[in-house]
Amino acid sequence: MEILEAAARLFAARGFHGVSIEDIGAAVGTSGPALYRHFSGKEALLSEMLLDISERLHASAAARVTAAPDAEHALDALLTGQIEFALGHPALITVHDRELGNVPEPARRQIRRLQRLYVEEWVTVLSELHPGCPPPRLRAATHAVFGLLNSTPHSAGELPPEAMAPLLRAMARAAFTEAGN
Amino acid sequence: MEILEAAARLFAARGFHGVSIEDIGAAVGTSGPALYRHFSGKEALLSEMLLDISERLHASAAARVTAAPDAEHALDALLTGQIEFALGHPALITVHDRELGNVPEPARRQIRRLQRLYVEEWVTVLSELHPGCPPPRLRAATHAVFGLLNSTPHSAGELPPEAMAPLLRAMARAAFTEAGN
DNA sequence: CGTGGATGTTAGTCATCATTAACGTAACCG
DNA sequence: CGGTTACGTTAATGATGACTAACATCCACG
Repeated sequence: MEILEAAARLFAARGFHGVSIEDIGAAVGTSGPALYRHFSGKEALLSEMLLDISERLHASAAARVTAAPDAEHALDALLTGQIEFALGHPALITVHDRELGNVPEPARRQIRRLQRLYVEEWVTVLSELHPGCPPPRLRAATHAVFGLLNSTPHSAGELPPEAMAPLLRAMARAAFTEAGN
Repeated sequence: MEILEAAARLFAARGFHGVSIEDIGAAVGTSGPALYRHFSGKEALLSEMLLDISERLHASAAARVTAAPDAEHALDALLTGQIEFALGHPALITVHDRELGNVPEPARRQIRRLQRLYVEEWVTVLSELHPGCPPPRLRAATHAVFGLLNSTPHSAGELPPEAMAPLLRAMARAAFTEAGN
């Protein structure tokens, strides 16, 4: 949806409470209250947005892992997916890890669940690659690598995406390898 | 200042616009407008907060680098400083890389300047360690490692700080080494 | 044709704030 | 003591903003 794209850009730039319904309307060429024909309210819009992102990330990860022949390739595929997403949709990534606190309770739990499942895809693969490494350590390492990969919005423009993607991948792999010891 | 600490916690949790002056007052035991005896306004409070953080980070980095005998130790010292800060003041870290957009223009430029200087401390050290590696690549790698180190607020509770600190350090070093190729 | 549903528009309404005013109080200093 | 300074308090005040109402339009389908 075009509305969600525009809202994501605005939320990423100024934060959920820093953006008005009128702002979002203006960004899609309509004015303000027209959005209530599509969303029941501002919080519902945010809920739908985060739910959509979480679902896409988790579904893509699950598909990639089951399609991979072994853990080594699975990790590569996970990295590819996350890097593509981070480079292709920086606003969505930004909102995804900043605005969960503003989602009201029914949806909040669901989003957390999907995020947890996403992390567990990574941890499962890593466990196979580094048996004997305690899962909490792998979980912490996974979060750290997410932070590394999602740094993209901050370093915008330092490198072209064609150079950024392999750099991020190499750094992430090295970091994981080191974390496995 | 106790006010800045409380405000940082609130801003980190709900975002600048999600926190009212009254909220901050309540968090320090006074009520609302009393804060105007200490700050000229909400934006000024944020400005002072980010300026203070940027100054501390930059000053600490500069001191550590000049005290180090060589680039190898300098990088270690930089990592130590950033990890201590990230683990010790997660709210400050969070606000520092989320809320720059809400700082009004006089202070904004100054904060950006300090942040740039901070990054350049890292890039200078890394350049010495990896001569021949183009600075934009080192800058991008530095931002990526900041993302890795600052992931702490997300993985809160996965590992105790005594385990988290060496893990982050090892991952960051490995990532930098890989980026240097 | 015409009628209903989807989608917009503009003008309220009602809260929530940031900020200021007007007014204490208590310590400190001459 | 008299008065200034530092710091709080509780009422305005004035914007801004989410959401609703009342009122078009337009298009599909009978």
